[in-house]
Amino acid sequence: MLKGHLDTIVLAALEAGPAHGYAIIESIKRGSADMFDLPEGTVYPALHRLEEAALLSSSWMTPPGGRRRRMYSLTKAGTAALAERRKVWGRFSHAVNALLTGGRPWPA
Amino acid sequence: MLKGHLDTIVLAALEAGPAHGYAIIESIKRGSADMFDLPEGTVYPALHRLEEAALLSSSWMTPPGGRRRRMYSLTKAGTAALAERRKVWGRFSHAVNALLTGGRPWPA
DNA sequence: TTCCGTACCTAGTATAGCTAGGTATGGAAG
DNA sequence: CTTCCATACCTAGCTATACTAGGTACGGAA
Repeated sequence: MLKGHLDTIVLAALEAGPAHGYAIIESIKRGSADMFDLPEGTVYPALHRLEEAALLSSSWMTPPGGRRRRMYSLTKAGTAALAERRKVWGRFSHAVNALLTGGRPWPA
Repeated sequence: MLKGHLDTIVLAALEAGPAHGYAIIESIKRGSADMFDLPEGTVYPALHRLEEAALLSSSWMTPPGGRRRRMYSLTKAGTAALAERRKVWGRFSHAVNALLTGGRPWPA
């Protein structure tokens, strides 16, 4: 399980500019040093969810001599949501780190 | 949603020594600066799951002039699992951080 | 005696993410 | 030329997690 932060990651992947689903999967894989090799069955529904929530918008493109792709871009609300989710992630990871390191000096 | 890291957190809470469910909840709340105020309906089933998986063992105790409590402690397997999960968390959070900071200089 | 804090429990629900399937095209390999 | 792989999209259905919303019960204070 990718632990509820999938949406955050997908939004972040689109921050640099519009992309289509397949490319997003690869970009996440690369950007995480292969830690997150997300199945399509995870990412496509997430994209649909995010579009439904108006955080993304999409349009079909057909590059010359290529297959049709659905290009996604962040909406204004999506950009705002990303900023918010980044903060949430910061607080979340900080809290987990605190709990995992107890009060103790420093774990291996 | 506490995002799949609940078990890790609960195991970590027991690292310092045995405790009962209610105390675990409070310890997690304190240790996370109130970020994780977990409902009992989340924690008790998790404790049962972890005991079922033999990562915890429990026994009923009745402190003098007090109510009965179920005390949980880490088993050997539980200690090992915690070490493993700590590593997983490290890799996971590192990867998410990488994705959220893109390649860009540094986010606010 | 009533209520709050401690202390435990579970049935049912929502949903996230995965599995496992499906469709289709372009290009390379044979 | 046909077969296969990589690209590119999709969905139904499963499972597990975490939550909601209830319930029980005791000790002590008001």
